Amino acid sequence: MVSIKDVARHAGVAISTVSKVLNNYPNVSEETKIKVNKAVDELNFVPNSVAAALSSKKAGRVALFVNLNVQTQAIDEIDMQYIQGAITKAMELNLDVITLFFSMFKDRTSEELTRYLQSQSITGIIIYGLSKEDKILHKLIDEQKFKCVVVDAPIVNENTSSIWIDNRKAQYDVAKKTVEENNCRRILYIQGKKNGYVTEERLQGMEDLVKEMGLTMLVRKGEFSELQARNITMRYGKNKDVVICASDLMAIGAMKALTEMDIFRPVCGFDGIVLMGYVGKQMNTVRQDFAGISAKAMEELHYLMDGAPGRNVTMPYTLVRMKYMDIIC
Amino acid sequence: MVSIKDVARHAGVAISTVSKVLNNYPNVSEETKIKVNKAVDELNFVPNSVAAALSSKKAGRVALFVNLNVQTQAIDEIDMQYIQGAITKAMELNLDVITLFFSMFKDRTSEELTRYLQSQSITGIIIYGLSKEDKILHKLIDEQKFKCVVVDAPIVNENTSSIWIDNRKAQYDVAKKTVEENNCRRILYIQGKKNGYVTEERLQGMEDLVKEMGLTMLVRKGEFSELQARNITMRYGKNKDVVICASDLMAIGAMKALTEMDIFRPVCGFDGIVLMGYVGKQMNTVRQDFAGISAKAMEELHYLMDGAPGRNVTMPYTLVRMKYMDIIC
DNA sequence: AGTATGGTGGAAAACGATTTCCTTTTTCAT
DNA sequence: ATGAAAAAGGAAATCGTTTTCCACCATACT
Repeated sequence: MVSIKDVARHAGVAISTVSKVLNNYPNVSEETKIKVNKAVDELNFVPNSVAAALSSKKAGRVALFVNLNVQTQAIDEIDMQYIQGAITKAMELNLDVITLFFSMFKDRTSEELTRYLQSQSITGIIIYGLSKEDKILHKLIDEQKFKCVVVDAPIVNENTSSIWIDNRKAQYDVAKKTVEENNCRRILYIQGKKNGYVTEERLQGMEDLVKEMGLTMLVRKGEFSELQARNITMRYGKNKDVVICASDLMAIGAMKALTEMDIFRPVCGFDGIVLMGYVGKQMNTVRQDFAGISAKAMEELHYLMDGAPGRNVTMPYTLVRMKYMDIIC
Repeated sequence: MVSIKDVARHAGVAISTVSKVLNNYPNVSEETKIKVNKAVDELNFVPNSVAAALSSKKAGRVALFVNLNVQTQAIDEIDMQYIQGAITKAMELNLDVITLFFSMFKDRTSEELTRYLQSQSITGIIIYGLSKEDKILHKLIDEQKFKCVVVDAPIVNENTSSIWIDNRKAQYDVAKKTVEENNCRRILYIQGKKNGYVTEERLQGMEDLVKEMGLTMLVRKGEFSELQARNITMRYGKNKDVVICASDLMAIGAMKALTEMDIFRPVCGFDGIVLMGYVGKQMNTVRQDFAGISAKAMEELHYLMDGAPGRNVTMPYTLVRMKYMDIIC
């Protein structure tokens, strides 16, 4: 393997000079830069990122914390898009990524987790789908030993940025559209996870709408579960005009219930997962660009690792009407 | 961060001795081992895997090559289960994993890919869903510069193991079951990707069955595409008794076509993806334990990295009848 | 006693970068 | 022409391991 040493020799300069050129440090003449770059090209030199990570705490390795299946039981593409978006962007930015799952650290303490991350020379992490109950990760964030970006939770400190869509407005928008299209007055709203950060935001959005339009609303907790949403709809759906759900999967559950009861009510979802195209009904939902959000998260992490302070980033969303796709039903 | 140096000092021995204890090398007395382990515990020492990877080519970093979406356009959970199975097992085995996507290296040469992997100190790779057309990865495998496990393709050499289910037998089994249940004689078989390794195996299985039972079979290429399967079924399905598909997603396409034509024919799939539970019909399919297969792949890679020669591993599968899950339709 | 033998433990050289100084050279104002 | 300041480049320490090789000591065998 060709190393920085070979490049230095080939270019007739010192190792440290090569390193300076590679990292765009000042105090290198234009002439030397050209010499070094020529040598780099001729030898097809690629810097060893492991060595870089070892010698410098800055050269970044980042860990992705994915909360597998919690929201939708592995039948959606959300996690995959998160991973893909993050990794692709990381490659652009020359960052090293390792992927971890919440479940791997279930019975570990936060100290153990910290040590593990340090033993991997990890200096930055991205957390997807953090629950309020997850003490370990909250502690990790609070201690600020790592640069951190939290996706879908509003946590910001000097070393932590957060990124999400405006859930409150998105829920308001999609619900308003559905209510107006169907002239509804009595809403059944099925919430997500009790301790999810997005749950509260979305509820706020609903309350905004109810207040503004003078509607009535019954709120029930569906825990992002298809089955629970079905049961709730069975029980309360009949004398409501519309069922609004905080996730597509729960919307599917609601649809099932309505079909079983043989009544029609408009249903409204949230997320825009591909599965929706397969259940054979139309509904309004909020489409999030998960890969894009994740790529942006990686970018934000990069800023943090460069010394920028934590901040809040809001990403755009779009309202869509999932199409009936000629699926068998 | 506490390093091996601290442990050595604390235990009153040399650094090299600590390393020997940690790696279970011989020529260390029981007494010393105990001293060292005590120090390790007391200091909560966790070895830095980055440093280990730098100094030893043996200490393993492995890369996962995931062929995103090719087969089923991101609506199934297969890739996610692959990743999860591999990473979880890697953690057990103390291996470092980075995840990569085929698409990231689309316009790169195999030399560039090799250099990239070496620059990451990667010594082992797992490849999922290799196509016969992928020259770059085939070259990578042939050159044997890395230890490699290929999932779903029968490639074995001194440094390469392969792992898959017995696709020939699985296709035979599931087709036979379907044919017997419905008393069919004329089969429409929709194949997968032209250049997929599993495609040939599964076709063999079908030919075995046709020969054994004296059936007739029309074979068409569906490229694992739902739409193509639909079109093929529209065109040829009418005067056949059954539509057998090399993937669940194509089976869904076939079902759509049959519904559109308003005729009934049994359909049979392959993979057992969760989505099948949402389309509202029953059918036979072959369930693969993707996470388990991937974990096994990681294990095999570990053997290879320990110096074992490449070999072929066959994993079990099960026939299932995907249930109608009270889904709206 | 003198010499193999073999089990133990340590010193030091890698691995491939980054980074801190320090020396040399250049520039420029006086 | 002179001296000070700034720019350029290099030597060497460092990061935390692994691994090779060497030194030591005890035992055993002539």
